[in-house]
Amino acid sequence: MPKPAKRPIRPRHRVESSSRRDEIRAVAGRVFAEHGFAHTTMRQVGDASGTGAGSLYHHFTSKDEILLELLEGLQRDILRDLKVVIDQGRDPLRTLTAMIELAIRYVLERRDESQILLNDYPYIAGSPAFAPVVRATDESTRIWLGVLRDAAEAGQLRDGVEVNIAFSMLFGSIFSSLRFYNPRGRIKAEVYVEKM
Amino acid sequence: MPKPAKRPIRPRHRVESSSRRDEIRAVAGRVFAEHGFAHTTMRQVGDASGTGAGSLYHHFTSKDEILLELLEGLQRDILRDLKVVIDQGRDPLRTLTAMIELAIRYVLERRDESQILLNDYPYIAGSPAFAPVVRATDESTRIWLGVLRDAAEAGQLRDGVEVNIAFSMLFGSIFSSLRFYNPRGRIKAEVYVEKM
DNA sequence: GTCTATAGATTGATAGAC
DNA sequence: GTCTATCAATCTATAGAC
Repeated sequence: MPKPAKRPIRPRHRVESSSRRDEIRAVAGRVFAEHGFAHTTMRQVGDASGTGAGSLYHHFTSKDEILLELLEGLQRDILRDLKVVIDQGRDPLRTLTAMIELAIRYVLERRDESQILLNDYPYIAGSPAFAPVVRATDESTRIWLGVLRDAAEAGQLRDGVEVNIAFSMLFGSIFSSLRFYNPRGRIKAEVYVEKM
Repeated sequence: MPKPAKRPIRPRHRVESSSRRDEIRAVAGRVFAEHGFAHTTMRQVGDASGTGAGSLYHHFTSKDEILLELLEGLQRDILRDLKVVIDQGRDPLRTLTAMIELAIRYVLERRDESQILLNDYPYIAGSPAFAPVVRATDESTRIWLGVLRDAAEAGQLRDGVEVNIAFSMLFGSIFSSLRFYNPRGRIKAEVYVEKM
């Protein structure tokens, strides 16, 4: 089957660049998410991209490079949007709610990258090549914990809530939708936020 | 370094059986959980077990067999305990609370197996050899959803709660402790249950 | 029950033709 | 930019000595 014309949202200028590269990366992300990074072969990625395995190395220097770009892309965007939310300077609880909505949107809209980050984290954390990814994850965590702490100090959280545990449960809840959420549901996001 | 004398809790009779086999399986579980199943080589398992890679095949016929036994063991125990809780016939909310406590205990006490099930699920679900594991997971899910439904019908849950989403968040919360819980914390379990 | 050596298969990555 | 062929490394699993 011919590629489903996955045109970028904002073509503006820059229709050039390496659209083929982007496409291969996205396809690889889908396969990585489905079978797990380690169990995915470059042949599978090639097949899914409609090209030979060897041809992939014209675009990427290694399998790890594809993974790295996928994860860095996700985290770059998350951190950018996260800072926008923070900088609006609303009270902690409102900020927190906005952050939760943001996180849910990311997990659902960028399912593949999120799933890879979740499932293959042991490998990522253990490989020096992915240090930037781990650092970005840590920075995200720091931001979340900071807002949670602010909300707790402002008395906007239930009494006796421990921020580390709250954060853990929050993220667990959000990420779990990857496993259990069948992309047919409707309201989802609203229900999630309501829970908080 | 010599092995740290990981004696079984209840030696009773049955000091025989295949304690070496059990030990290797447990060690493999630790390594699988830490590095991910696919990225773990039999050589690593051998090293961690204090034996050569080839010797492992005197105890197990394949790498997959070790994984299968780890997961089946976990789920057999979970389902057994789950049914005990159910059969006590308490009202849905109490049953649910007991199930949550049970799940938390399992995740914390059998960290390795839980982590493997979480991280390598894409591979497990995709390989026919692990069909029993998938079936057991489905059965667990069915039980959880049933109790949640009962609780909802009995008006013991907050209004408008969708059981599928509640289940997803519940499990996400519980499993997330694997990633964020540093085995130094104290109260943990109580705080978790309190949240429900 | 563990060792060493190695078979057999797969994989990530390279090279050169087109 | 893709193809085919292939290398080199690695891994699971086997075989036989001890």
